[in-house]
Amino acid sequence: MTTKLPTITKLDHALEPILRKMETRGMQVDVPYLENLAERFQGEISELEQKIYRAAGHEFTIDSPRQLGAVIYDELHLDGGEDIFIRKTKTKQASTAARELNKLVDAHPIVPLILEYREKKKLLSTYILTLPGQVAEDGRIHTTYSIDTAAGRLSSKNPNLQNIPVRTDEGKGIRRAFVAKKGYELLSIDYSQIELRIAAHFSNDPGLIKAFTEGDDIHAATAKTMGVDRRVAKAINFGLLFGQGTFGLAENLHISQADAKTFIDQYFENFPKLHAWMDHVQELAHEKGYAETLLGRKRFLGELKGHNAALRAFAERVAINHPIQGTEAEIVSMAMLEVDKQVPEKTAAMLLQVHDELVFEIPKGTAKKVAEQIRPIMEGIIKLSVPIVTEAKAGPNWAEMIPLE
DNA sequence: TCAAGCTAAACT
DNA sequence: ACAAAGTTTAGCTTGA
Repeated sequence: MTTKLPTITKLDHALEPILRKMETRGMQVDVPYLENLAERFQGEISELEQKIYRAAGHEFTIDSPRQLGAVIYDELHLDGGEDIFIRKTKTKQASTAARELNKLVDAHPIVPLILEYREKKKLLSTYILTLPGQVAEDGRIHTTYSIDTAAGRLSSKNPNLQNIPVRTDEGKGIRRAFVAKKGYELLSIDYSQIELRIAAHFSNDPGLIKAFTEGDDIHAATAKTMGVDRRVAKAINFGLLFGQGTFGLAENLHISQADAKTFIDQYFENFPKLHAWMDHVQELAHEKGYAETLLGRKRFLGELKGHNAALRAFAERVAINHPIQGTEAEIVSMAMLEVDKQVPEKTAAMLLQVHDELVFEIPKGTAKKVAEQIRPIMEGIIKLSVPIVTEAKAGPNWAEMIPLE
């Protein structure tokens, strides 16, 4: 394909009718299954509640961070010991977020109970109980997409179908409720490591390009180049997309800031042009007052000239992230346009876009053939200095999908 | 009683 | 003091 690139205005404009089609089509949801799930979760949550009250010595509103904090930090005096620091919230209270509670899991039996309660309660209230009420007459859920985010990504609301659980087994149980209609199956195709590939392309870093050309596991490849563990390389690869510093990496890997700095220095020694590109976009943002994507979507960053160090640092991270995240959105949008143009609805009905993933409803048994038609469109929509790769999987619902070939 | 702000958590 | 980008949703708290 790689014809001429559209302007962002034209791209956004052309995408609108496709989004409206996707919204109108909707996606089928297995309501009885969710109702059954609801009963199970209700029961498990009630039991957890009782255990938590017993562990605390009294009843309280577990959903209230304030009351929960009082129980954990004031009554039980949990602090995790020596060099454990519990973050404070904006209002100076000790945070009860999962990342903090995780530091206290071994300190008292109430902590793991709370974490389990929180996970189940979130899934129950946000998804299991709510989704059935959002199912229309046609048995399908119709989200609403917008393109008004800072970097040009889509957002989805009423309900948000871009944050349906997937990470845990419990979460996958909810995703399983999203099904294909009778005689059809779901086909999901996602871009593999698209943001890192964009960073490789923009920076033209030979090490990063080599890593992408060599194998299918980018984290292993960068780890090999650096001579560190795969999980370290993976953490840095992700972190760099957000402009993460030593503090963030140290927290993430549970290592000292000094060690984190060593890893980051080592990373940039191996990928010097990536480092240079990051410096370059920051300088450019400073000069021009904005950062921009491949197609020129601008994000204005007046804070770069301000005197507030925290805001300035934030804007500097955005200057790096915006071109990456925004260009990802543009590539996916262009692919959606081209797929819509080339693939008839009866062959593959596009239902969802989840940033780097497209979900289609297709006649049963056609997955292999349809994927062979769509994947080249997605992979060839633009030419970068590294290959663009997609992965396809298919199945009866959004949770139980088998990779194709 | 309602709205706005805060906290937490789900996803990429 | 801050520390990792972008979203939406739910429940609690607080103040009008």
